[in-house]
Amino acid sequence: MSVQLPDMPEFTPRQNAVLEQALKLLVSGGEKALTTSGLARAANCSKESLYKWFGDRDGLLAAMIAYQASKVRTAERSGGRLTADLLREHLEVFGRDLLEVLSGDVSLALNRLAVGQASREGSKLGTLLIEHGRRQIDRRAIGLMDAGRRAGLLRFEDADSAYHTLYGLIVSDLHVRMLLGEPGLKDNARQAKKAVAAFLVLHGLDTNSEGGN
Amino acid sequence: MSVQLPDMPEFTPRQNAVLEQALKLLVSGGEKALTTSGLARAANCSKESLYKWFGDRDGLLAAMIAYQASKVRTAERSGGRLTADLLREHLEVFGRDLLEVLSGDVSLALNRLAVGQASREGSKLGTLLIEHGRRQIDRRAIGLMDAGRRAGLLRFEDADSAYHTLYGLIVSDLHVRMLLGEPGLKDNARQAKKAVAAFLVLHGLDTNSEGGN
DNA sequence: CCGATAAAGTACCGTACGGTACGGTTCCGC
DNA sequence: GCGGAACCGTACCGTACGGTACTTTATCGG
Repeated sequence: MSVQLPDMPEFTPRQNAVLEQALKLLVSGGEKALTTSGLARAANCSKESLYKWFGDRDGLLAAMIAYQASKVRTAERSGGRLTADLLREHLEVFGRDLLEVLSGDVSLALNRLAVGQASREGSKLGTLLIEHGRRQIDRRAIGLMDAGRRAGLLRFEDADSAYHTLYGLIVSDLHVRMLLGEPGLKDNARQAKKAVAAFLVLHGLDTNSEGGN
Repeated sequence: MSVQLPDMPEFTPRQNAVLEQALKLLVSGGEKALTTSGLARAANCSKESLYKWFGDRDGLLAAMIAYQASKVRTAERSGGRLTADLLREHLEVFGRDLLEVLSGDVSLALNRLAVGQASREGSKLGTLLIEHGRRQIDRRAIGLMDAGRRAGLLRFEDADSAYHTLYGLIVSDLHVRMLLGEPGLKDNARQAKKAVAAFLVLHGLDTNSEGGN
């Protein structure tokens, strides 16, 4: 037996192209539009190949999540000295990136898919999404937290708890509203700025340059 | 044409019983378990009646949301003088109630249903859920905000914005995680306490009795 | 040049669902 | 007692999907 090695890109280029088309179908019309026949037709492949590659429909869905996660790479910026303004800037960039990711149509489609599957027992899709899709951005935020504390710019007891506070301030109920189909999206930059300002009031050490809009 | 009057309970008792059974099916097995045949069998009614009462399947889903919303009644506590400790207490109760509602199995099932339907055009289910399900609790929170400001205990420019901050602090990503099927739920009371403490740091006027765990 | 492997395309099968139609039963107004 | 309305139970229909089998085509090692 051969386990998936990290250098083995999990799928062949052909399979990646099929998964890309699957994501396109999912984004365009939701889960109902993602049928095996439709995907085979759209991707110019045979249903038999789909079942040979991914096992069954659930395997295809899991492969789509893994494929999408493999595409996302966070910048993981981590330069030298960290000043208060630099930390604020990094936090705001993080907030904008987070909102951008969450409001992306592929992300929304995959989250809707996983939420829809969450009722069935043994879904694993939700866990997969949380693990693959969030770990990257979570690690980036936790890194930012720790760097801020090490530089004497942030104070908190638990980095994870502080991160959840930041997350809540940034996202609030926007994610669920978007998942429910609400189109009107507030300005990401403005929302991130506000959230970071509040976060720094809670967990920052200096109070200068406060009250930005 | 006859509009729905508030005293007209929207549905007959028999229909309410059927909707109750429909919610039960939805909670137990997700959307896939909610078939017209299955509901007719479980509720001892005929499919023909279902279609006569609710039009089609979407009408049934909308009726389920309306029915569930009609059951939820927030206490809308609003006594006399408001002190700092009383405001904090009310806010914490609100936070606990909010988390309790969001983590309820019926709420989760309906939200999953609406999210799953959100991809299809003309869903209206998501809007319905937000309107019917959230308006009550939102109004209660906004009322609390305004009362706090009128009593000189809170400061903010926009009550809606302040409420969203409170919401984010309380809920963070818990709602989405639960929608995705994550079972482990933190302690509601502890989470509410923490969130309210942070909220009062941001928008409260006095800083005494701070730092409770 | 040849055998083999992979994959496309198509046809097929079983099932299950949404929606409709029909016969039988209960209940209510008259 | 009677006619009709509401409703239950069941059978039925068309469709569409997940999954499988088969035929044909292409690619590639020897």
